Amino acid sequence: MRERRVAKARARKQAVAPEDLPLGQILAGDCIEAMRTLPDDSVDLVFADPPYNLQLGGDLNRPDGSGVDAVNDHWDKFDSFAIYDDFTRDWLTEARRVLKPDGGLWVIGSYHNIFRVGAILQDLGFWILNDVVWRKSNPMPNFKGTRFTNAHETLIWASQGEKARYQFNYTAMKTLNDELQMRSDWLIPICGGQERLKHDGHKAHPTQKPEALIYRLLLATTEKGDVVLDPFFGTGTTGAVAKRLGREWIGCEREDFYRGIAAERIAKELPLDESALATMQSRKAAPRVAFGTLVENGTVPPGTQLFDKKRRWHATVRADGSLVHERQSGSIHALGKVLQGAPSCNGWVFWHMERDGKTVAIDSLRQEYLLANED
Amino acid sequence: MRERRVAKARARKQAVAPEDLPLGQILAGDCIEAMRTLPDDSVDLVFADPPYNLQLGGDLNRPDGSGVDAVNDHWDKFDSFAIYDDFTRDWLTEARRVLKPDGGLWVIGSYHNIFRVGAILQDLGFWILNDVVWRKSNPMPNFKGTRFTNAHETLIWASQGEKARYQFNYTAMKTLNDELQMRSDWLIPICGGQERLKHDGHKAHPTQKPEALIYRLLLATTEKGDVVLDPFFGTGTTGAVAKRLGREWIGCEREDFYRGIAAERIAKELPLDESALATMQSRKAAPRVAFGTLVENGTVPPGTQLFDKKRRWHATVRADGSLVHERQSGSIHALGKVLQGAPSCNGWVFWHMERDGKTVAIDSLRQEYLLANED
DNA sequence: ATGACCAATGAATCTATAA
DNA sequence: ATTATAGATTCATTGGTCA
Repeated sequence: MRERRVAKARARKQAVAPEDLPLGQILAGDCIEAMRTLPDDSVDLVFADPPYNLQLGGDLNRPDGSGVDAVNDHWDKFDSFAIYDDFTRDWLTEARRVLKPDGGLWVIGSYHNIFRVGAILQDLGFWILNDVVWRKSNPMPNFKGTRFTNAHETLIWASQGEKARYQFNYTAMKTLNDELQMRSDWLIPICGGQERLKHDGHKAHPTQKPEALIYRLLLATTEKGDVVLDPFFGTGTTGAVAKRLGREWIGCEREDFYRGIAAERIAKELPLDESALATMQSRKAAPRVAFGTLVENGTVPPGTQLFDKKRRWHATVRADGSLVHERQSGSIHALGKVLQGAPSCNGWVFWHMERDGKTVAIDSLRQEYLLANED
Repeated sequence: MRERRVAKARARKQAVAPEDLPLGQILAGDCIEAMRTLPDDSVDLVFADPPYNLQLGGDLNRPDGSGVDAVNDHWDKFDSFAIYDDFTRDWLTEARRVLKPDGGLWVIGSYHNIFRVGAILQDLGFWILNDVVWRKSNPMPNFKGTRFTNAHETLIWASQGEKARYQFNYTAMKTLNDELQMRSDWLIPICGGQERLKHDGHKAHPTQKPEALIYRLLLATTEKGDVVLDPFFGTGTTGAVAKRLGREWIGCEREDFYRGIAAERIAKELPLDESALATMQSRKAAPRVAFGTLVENGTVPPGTQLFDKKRRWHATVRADGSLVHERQSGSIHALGKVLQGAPSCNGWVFWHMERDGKTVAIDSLRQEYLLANED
């Protein structure tokens, strides 16, 4: 169940007890104020879809707390950038405090705001892991023919810092992408059809994100039971998908209207059952089997000759699970490394043996052992 | 041939006489100093490929043990974000001065630097017209399985200001893209093969850009005879493509070695006649759909039962698009292969599901998805 | 000639754990 | 914090060799 580049245990132990968190709740009011009610180091992931209209007016406040009236355009764009930057720094700072040391952050935006968000989160110490491009399969055309069709949005995925650990479910992503590494460009349709929430025949929210987008990033960077915080909850897509995937969630949303819609939507959502939630596990996460175990139980008896695929090197298995080749000896990894003069070697895939007239990698013997000794 | 959203006449009259510009020359020294020698309002387009400030750690080895030849040049080293920001502000300021009022600016970067560049150019008054994603058809994989494959870079296209006019050859782009509006995501291979400049058997420059990329942006945002300035000239891709397309060019490059290579390269380049312009057509995205896409978007929800045509085997779909059958799990292809004991299996045609009381192959669901989401 | 096979390589912030 | 050891990890393309 572990694919964290992380011993999660320590962070988990320190973690806030679930009963001290408003799980499954949509906090009312300004997201910065709302986040202030949450304890330090308490959520595993933040997903944020902040407003990016730079003339937001009521959505923004000056550093001194006074409101900004953008309808009066005596604000030139430099002022509005500065105000947007302050706003961004404020909510990112609060998100950083609430996030566990090995938690992850996702932010989505367009060219209007994403460069500002990216630079500020770097300044705050977040460490960018990837920028991910959401390629829209059905974007709105550029009606006037004045620019390229704006056919994508950008997501930034970051950890708490350069040395911070983070969750990345590599194998699940690779499986989701037909056995190829998941790339940083994702082709996903915009939210429409049945999925698009309507109110009085009109779209309920102007920027509702597709569930498939949230699905992928939650599957990639959280595990079951993790707590996901969305400071700009809107119609609650994050909550709906989190619930479906067996993740806990907390939302912040200032508009009563959206809170109502989101709560209703999430109530209808059903969690997937256990068996569907399981995902492909990386070998990193498999229980460790020492080579010595296979020697002990007779799968690879002492004295067995091992060799690499091209039979350029060979070695003999000793009773303690070490290998010997002429005067050199060591673990399956160490000897493989020394013989090849390589910087490192995974002995499990390097070494092979004869069995029933066939050449088998010792790694496949380990797989058999694991299957036969599950649980 | 006018498609400028612009009356270009005024700017053109004020323009510096060509004989006062070092057209077709590579200026030596630091690009900021070099640009200072150019008059105000004198070039039509700036294309810049500045250092990315990669901040790489130690060595990286591939799974086969071979090393990755990383960018480790002195020109990519900056002590802090603040110093990188100062450098960026300085060269952008100088570029802004040299650029005509209705000129265009392109900058390319990766997540390491592009957010800083984007925010600073907004601060300086540039107006972003699009961000464009260069999707690499053949990126380097993420060897350690720690992140998403970093499969794209980002370009920013900007005008001198919100009200500034700019050149955009809408029809040329539409033609290049099979009569569909050119989108903001461009699929182009990385620079390799014959195009990649070599020196003593090694790549001459660590970050040579593909000509197709420069070709497209010059074709989109300049017209014949325009002056293109590249402050980070490197191996002179911008000069070579500009010459081919009948545009004038000026380069800045501090390394003697690169200046030599670039000059030699451009000398060999021949201007294209009009009729040949259609040669480097865009490559359309391959219509590849992963099974996981159908799981994400709800076509095949997690928990769905799949079975082969004769219903000899069955399996359950999990959240990451893997299948599980008793103790065995894997992708649609891998599990089909294991269950049948076959050397290979095309899971798309092997697996079926019930829909509306009918049995359908999952391949037909893929076809439907492709039809509904054509690019 | 053709195909099979192998080697090389590209802007990369590229491991986890225990002692 | 540092060090040593176990062990996990790649895609598309080009170009060369050999049957």
